[in-house]
Amino acid sequence: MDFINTKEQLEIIKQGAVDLIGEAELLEKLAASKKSGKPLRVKAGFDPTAPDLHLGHTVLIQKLKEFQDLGHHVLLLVGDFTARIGDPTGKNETRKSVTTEEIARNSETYKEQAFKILDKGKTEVVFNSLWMDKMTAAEVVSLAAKHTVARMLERDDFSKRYKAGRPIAIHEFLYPLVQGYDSVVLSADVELGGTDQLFNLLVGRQLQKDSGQASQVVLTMPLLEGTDGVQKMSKSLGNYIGITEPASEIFGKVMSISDEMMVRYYTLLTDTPAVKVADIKEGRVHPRDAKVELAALLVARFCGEAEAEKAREGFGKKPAQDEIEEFILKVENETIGLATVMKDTALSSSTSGAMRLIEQGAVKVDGEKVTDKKASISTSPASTLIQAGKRKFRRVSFDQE
RNA sequence: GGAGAGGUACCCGAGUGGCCAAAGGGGGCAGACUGUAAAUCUGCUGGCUCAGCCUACGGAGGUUCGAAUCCUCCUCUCUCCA
Repeated sequence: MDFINTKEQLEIIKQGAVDLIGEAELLEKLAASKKSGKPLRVKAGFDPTAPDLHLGHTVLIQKLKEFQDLGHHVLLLVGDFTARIGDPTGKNETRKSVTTEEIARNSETYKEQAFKILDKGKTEVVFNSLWMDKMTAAEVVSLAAKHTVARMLERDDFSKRYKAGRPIAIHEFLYPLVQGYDSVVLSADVELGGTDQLFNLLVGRQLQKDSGQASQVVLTMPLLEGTDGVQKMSKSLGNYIGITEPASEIFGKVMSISDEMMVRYYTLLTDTPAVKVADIKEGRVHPRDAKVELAALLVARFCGEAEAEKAREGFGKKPAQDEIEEFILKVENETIGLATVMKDTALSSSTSGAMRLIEQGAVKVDGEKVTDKKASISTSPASTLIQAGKRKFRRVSFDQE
């Protein structure tokens, strides 16, 4: 394996990253690997509790891919052991403990998605239950003895919760230790994680040192903000772009991010060269065109080139006649309340909501704007086209009883 | 085991007897504008057979003409003490 210059490697590795702990060590490792021709072992863990992956998850994967392009070896660690134990305190809602089957399924989904970006040949998937399941209680206790409560409380998330009087379950203290222990077992040279993982990654360094290994270099990537541009992307916040969503959805959602976010998405989710990203940031490229390109790029990655092209063309157009959802409603009378029809065709979740939309001038029937919230429409025409907002259409036909 | 604090709409969070379908913020939706579904501004944001009615402030009862607000019990969460 031929490696490029270590300095250049470092530049690429650092791009978009937040923390790089052990930069000097990394240079040494890179140099040693170049000399020996042995790739670095780059570890990243993932939690198989979320069945749906979104763009936020791919920030890490993208960085792993960059390591692979530099010739290194990726260890994709599935935290199946930890997932089974569950996280009962989990911030807002009690997280259901995940069954073994769910974990297996989620792991598959994850792999499938990850390999849309990663090079299969340079990736090794490992499950931490492999060694964690075999640990005896005594071994667990001795692992726990390697860290103190005071140091655990240094973790930002723990200290905040502690000060705020929010609960911290004992086993949560074990998570960082288990994660760190994984690094020992795998002899990781580098571990990647989100910025929220910094503490855990550092525990790995300490544990490796304790067991006589060279400490892993720690690299953290930012948590990607969601489509709102403020909070981190997460399914529960509803500001996510799922990578299994339909092409047109992904395209549309990407188009709806702010210009500022677009630059961030470019840096964190694509391997677009820094110079080009700068052009976009400085406005030397028309923001709309840049955004279209970004959207197409991402759709192509998850749905393929053909879908990307289709999404690009379809964007902004009214849905084609045959793409409008059709509904057939059973009716008894000659007329029916418009709001009721809207509810029945899922244009609104309630009749009250439908009436609000009508009052706001968002509703058109066969192209004619309707503003009377109590309007009724005739049930005799073969079909009626109802539009709510700019992009939602329904074709409704009525079946007289 | 003891003492205390708290549980309000999608989320955060005000509200201590009527003016409360409940301030404010966030999110969401819509309208205008545009470069686009960006930015900005404005409006809406419990349900229904919609000028009315019904359901709602952790749960169940009670006091009262009237309760998110007062009382009792239950339940869940947190803190402190042992």
